[in-house]
Amino acid sequence: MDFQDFVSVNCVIFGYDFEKLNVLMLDRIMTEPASGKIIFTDKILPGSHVNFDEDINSAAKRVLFEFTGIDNIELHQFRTFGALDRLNRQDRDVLWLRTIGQDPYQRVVSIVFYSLVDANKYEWPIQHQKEHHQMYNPGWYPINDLPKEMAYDHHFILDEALAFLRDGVKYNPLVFELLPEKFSLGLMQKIYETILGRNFDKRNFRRKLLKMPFIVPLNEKQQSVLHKPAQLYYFDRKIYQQVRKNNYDLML
Amino acid sequence: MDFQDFVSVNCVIFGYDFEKLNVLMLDRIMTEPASGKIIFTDKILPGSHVNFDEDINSAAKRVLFEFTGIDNIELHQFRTFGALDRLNRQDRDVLWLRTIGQDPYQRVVSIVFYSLVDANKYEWPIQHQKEHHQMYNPGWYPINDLPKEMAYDHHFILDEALAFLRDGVKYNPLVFELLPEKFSLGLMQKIYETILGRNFDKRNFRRKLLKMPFIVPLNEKQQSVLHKPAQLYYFDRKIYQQVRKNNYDLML
DNA sequence: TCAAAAGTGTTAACGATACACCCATGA
DNA sequence: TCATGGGTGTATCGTTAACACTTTTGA
Repeated sequence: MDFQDFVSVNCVIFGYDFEKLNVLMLDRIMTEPASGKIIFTDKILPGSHVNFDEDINSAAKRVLFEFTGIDNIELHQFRTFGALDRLNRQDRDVLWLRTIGQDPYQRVVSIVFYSLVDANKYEWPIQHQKEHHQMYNPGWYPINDLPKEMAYDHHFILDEALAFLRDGVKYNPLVFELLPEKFSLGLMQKIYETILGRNFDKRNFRRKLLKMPFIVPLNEKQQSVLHKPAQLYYFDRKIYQQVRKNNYDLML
Repeated sequence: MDFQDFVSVNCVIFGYDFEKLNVLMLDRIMTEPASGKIIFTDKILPGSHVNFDEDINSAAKRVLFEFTGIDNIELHQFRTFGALDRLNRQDRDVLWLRTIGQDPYQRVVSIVFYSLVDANKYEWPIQHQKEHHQMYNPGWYPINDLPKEMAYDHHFILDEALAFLRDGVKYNPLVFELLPEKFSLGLMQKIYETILGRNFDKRNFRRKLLKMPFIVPLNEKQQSVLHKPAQLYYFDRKIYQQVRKNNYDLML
């Protein structure tokens, strides 16, 4: 028994596809060892154990990369889940853990991270995704139509993470991780509307954003769109940091 | 090596004493094993390992009780600290861990909880505090005049927890854990001023609070105070829950 | 009668909301 | 010329912020 056996990380990756909000999940496929016949399948959040010699952040990044090929994104720590029975509430989980050679009654504490990304950037399989993880078949599942069957306490974790995201997105610059370099205010509005599940008045929304000094207009407009081309803006991280240091409020 | 060796909890207990904001810390006293001569002393946050058969919450409560005698308070999970070198950045820590028979290069992830309490309720030693922990000598240390020498990454944890408290106190009903059953608005104002480190205009502050439906006036006033006795109020948890469910904003 | 905190009202500036029409583009 | 999303102004309302004096009590 070693450090790796007791501490794990999970990643809740929210992906916005310019239409709806999704979450990234993998397939968990339980097969009969002899015949290969499928006993059950359900969905599972990317996650794995933390190595002895890595920070928990690095572990989260590594695990996400190994399972999905997603690289170079910001992961934010969200919460740690450590209920006694979190791995053995369902028969499926007990069976699964026994089969992969783990004790279902072993304690595992999981540190959960989350992120918000552009779902369209990732279509699986991603090239450099490690071979043996391809079977996990990463995919986007819409928040409004989630798979019913999930491993362990992952449905609970996901629900909590979603609430956290919805709150966080109002006070933190999370959407800029998702927006392209150059974006229109209309796009930004659509993103907020999707994530928060409510609509904003266009004029009021723009007024508000335009007052934020870190949303800076470019000398550039949209090209070859079949409507009036929109003014493009960028997010100035330096100005944001400064404003944040002094002010400490802001955002919607 | 077992679960207990890898996962720990720490508690950052903020105590308001109606004058200033304090944090609860213990003495860490390193003595020469033979002579008993003191090699160094510094301060440490209450913390210990999580037992195999307890939830992380319960572990935090147990640990706090064992070290300080504090019982029956709300502990809120704050963040998990898992940097590789968090236990061996200072010579003191390495020496200490070796002496108590632990490997300074062992990984330990710590789940940190925090709370806000009335410091005057606790004066040490508390009766039912376990015998062998008395040597840790729990005490309140003012936030504005902290001990310089702290164990491990505890100064860092404390700083982060303080920022978290200051933010959280604006959106969560944390101050009601601290306020007596029946309180005046003047007291509430003093508490917010102390925690946030800035002053409010009395009239504006009261107007704001009085609009909150869960702050309910009693048929009762202060007694035998040497000034005009204040109207007393109580915090109605039920109304609060309901308002929160619908509204999801509020507080200062 | 004094000290100490309680309690109170108004104004001005700002932010939030509600609402409807014209504009530029490519197909 | 049409469909599409971009872009704009104003009025109302509620919230915030600034400000000074009177009241009640016990000592």
